[in-house]
Amino acid sequence: MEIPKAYDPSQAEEHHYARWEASGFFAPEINQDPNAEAFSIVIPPPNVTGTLHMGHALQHTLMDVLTRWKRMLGYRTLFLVGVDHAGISTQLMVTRQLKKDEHKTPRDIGREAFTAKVWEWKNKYGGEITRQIRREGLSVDWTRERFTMEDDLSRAVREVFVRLYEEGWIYRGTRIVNWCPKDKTVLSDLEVKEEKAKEGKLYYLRYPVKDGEKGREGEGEKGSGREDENPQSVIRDPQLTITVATTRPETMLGDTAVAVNPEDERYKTLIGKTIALPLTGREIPIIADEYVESEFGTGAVKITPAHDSNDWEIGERHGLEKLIVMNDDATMNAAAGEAFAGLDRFAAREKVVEEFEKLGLLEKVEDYELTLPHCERCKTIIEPLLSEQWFVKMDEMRDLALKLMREENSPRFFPEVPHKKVYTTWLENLRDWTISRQLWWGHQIPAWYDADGSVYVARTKEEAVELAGTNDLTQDEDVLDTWFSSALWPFSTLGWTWRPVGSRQAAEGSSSPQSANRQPPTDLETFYPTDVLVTGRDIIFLWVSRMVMTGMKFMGERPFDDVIIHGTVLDKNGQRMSKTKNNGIDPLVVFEKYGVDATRMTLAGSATGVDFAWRDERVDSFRNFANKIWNATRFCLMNSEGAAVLSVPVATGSPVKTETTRGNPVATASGSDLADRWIVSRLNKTAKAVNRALETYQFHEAVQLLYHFFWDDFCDWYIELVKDDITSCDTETEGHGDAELGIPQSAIRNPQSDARSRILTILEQALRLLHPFMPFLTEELWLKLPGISNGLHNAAYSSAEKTIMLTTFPTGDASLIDEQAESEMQSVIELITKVRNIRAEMNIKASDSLSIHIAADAKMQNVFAANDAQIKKLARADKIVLADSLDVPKASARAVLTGNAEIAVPLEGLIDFEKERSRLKGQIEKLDIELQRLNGQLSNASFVEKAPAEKVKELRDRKNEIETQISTLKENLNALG
RNA sequence: GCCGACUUAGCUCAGUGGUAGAGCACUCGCUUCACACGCGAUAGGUCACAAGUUCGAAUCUUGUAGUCGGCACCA
Repeated sequence: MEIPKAYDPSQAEEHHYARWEASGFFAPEINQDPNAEAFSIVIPPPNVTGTLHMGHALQHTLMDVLTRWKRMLGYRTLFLVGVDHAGISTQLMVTRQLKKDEHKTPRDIGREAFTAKVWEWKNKYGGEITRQIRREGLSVDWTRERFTMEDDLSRAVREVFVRLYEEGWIYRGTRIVNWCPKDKTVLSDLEVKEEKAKEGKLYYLRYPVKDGEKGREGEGEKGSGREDENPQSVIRDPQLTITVATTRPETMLGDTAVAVNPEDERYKTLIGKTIALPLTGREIPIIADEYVESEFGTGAVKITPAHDSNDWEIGERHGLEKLIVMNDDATMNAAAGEAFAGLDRFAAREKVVEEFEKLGLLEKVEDYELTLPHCERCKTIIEPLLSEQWFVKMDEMRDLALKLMREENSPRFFPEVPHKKVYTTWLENLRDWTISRQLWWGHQIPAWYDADGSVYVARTKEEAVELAGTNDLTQDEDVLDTWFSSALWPFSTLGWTWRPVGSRQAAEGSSSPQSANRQPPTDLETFYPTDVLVTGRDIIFLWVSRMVMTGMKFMGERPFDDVIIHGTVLDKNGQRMSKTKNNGIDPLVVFEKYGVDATRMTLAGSATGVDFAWRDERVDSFRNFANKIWNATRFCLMNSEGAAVLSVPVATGSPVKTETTRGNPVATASGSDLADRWIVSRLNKTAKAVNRALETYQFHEAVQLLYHFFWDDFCDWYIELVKDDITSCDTETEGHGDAELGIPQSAIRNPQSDARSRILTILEQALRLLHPFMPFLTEELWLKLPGISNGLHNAAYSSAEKTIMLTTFPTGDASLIDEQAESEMQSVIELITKVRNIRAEMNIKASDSLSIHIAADAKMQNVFAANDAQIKKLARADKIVLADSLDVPKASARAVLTGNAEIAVPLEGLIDFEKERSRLKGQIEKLDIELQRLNGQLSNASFVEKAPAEKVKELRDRKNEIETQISTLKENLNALG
């Protein structure tokens, strides 16, 4: 078989995905086991306008690893995919396009034409993200792909809206909301980001008190204590004024009161008086409210109920007028007065300040650090505005989520710290959710108004007509917040309300002949609740919390058990990636350069929940790893004649020594006995550890385990140890082994094919373990292995076309973990490493052979004797002398091994005594440092007394070991003279 | 203002009461018939700082400094 020397990812990534998808491997129906447990994940639906970024790639990789792993374990697996209509961003994108192509605004063409345009756009460009998801290799079920704006999901949205309205959990009301003057829509609190203002100012404005000259008796005496530190302008002015401090002078045009703290002695006498509000000709009262902090500013606050949420609350308490002085584009309106109408809010601010200055009422302007709310999307400064909107009342919703957390610790966050606390705290302080948006792209609010303005909330217009008793209805113009539909995602996608129970449609995937009589369970029954949600921390509030609430409310059950919060991928300088900084790393470019599998390994290899700086070098090492796997397989395939992957009787993966059939080549293994037992033990240990790691979502742990098992154990040691057994020419007499051990030649197979089958079988198991992380490479290689078939599949998939993705995932068999083999192998490895060290330090050429003298106890001698050939090969020695004690010339390099064994390599004529001395000294020094620490600990009476006896014994044993080694090395050193 | 996370080898990061780990980079050697995207052998760290708990702390507690994040307030 001709196989290229280097792995070319693009070649493997080209064709497997299409076959997997076409063969229905991704659909749960591929699972033929009626008793299979379900496993489900829903994808956080990416925006239809979106393109793949590293955050997606990370999140998607983790979900796919879990899905592929569970599928291989035999679960009925659904990884549900879909996209989100992304109200604002999609509308903006299409608006931009419209302007560019036709120089028109949405208003020019009207609502209907505009939404048609968006659908057109969606159909044309919306597929980009789904193509990219395929490129990533995600094993999602495309037959169940969903879109938040499709009919079925829209129906679920209306259903939820109506039910919540009927229960009074959704209401329409007039509140101060976050208004984006550019996008001209209201936003929820979560779509507003606070940012430091570049140059904040605090303006001190004097408001004349009406009849002020007469209204100040007593004020001076009582406030005298404070006057020195904070001289009040009210005292000195001929006309009595009260000074208010504000960062937004333009809003004074909408002031309807000035408030002071009721306990503030300075102002007590002014309470109840009125102010002649400059520039407006209006008179407003001075009121007392606890909200005002006397210490802050001047202790007097201008109140603008229509343009500030705190002021609004004060306004409510005192029955103040709520005067709106701005338009929806943040220009001043007629109510602001003729001089200001039409001015932008910032121009109006300047003008107000100018006018105050002219009137001598501007006391001072101070620099002031403040943060301002910005529109998350367009960065425009948000205007708090009084507006009538739809809200979801959060009291009961919040309690559903809090109760679930308190009573069942659900959902479980991974990592739990800090997310559990952040989530809970947020819930506890939750305010009502503004759900209406002044957009056209989205779910139009299912509320209709009659001529009188009475509202009828209904699932359909027909229903509304029935309620209203008239046909003359207009539907609410607004649409719902995109997150409203996202909140229903885990159950709306599975058929909630739109797919009747027991009528699972036949169109989807399965061709399996189900019994005609039995009603199969619906998707909703099978897959809800989902098992785990994987997402970023930025949408814990926006999305996770709301899914929990709606899930509890409408399904009566949590939407998922676990929530994995992954970290953020930062650029190489540790900065967040952003469009404005243009420091994003395009996953598709990385795929192109290193391959999808290497990228997936890199992403999965970062610790769960921890941010990490992206480094191409990291992918490099996994690209190299992929190449290593490729070449290890290439090597096995080059030496695979007469061999085949063995179908392992134990599902958990135990290719060797299973005592099944007598003819089983694995069971009759000879020759490389220790190496075989060792690699099987390592394989099973690794499999166990990988499963354990995945169960707790320690993806990076699994990646490390697999990397080291494959590279270190399998490639560096196992392949090298058995190389001679599998590469010797077929025609030659087979090497050491069977003849000596008396295995009859008649035993059908020859030892070489057996060895070849063994390594192929180990390799095949390793590929299975790697598959969830590296799907393309492992499939590409697996299909090339001799002897593979769908007979290796998990029983649930036995009739499916052969693929590694349906084989059984090795879980590790404890009975095949062989500690003795591992420790014996450790001795062999130590021996070889020490000899190699001598060779390297003494500059012995690779081509120069040497002999190794070993003094060891009988047990270890046996181990070395049994692996004589491998030791010779890997240490490049031509002779091994085993004895109870060393008898070698002075001109030898020496070393000690664990277990009181010693080795010496005679180097007649090659030895550099000075070098050997320093080499030995170096080793002694290292051991001595450890010995001193051990002595320190063991001479500490309280340690010996209080530490567990086991621990003390461990240290004593280690101390003895080191002492022996040191004394041996010292003897050797002295012997050198 | 409140809450939280992080600070470990040159770099990027694991580890989390009992002898400090990986990958990359560095040093030395190797055209060893799977792989130079390789093989072999080294070197490199008072685990931010200080105090405490403990027989024992990188790991637990408290404090300090630096970095980053979330939330709230902002007249």
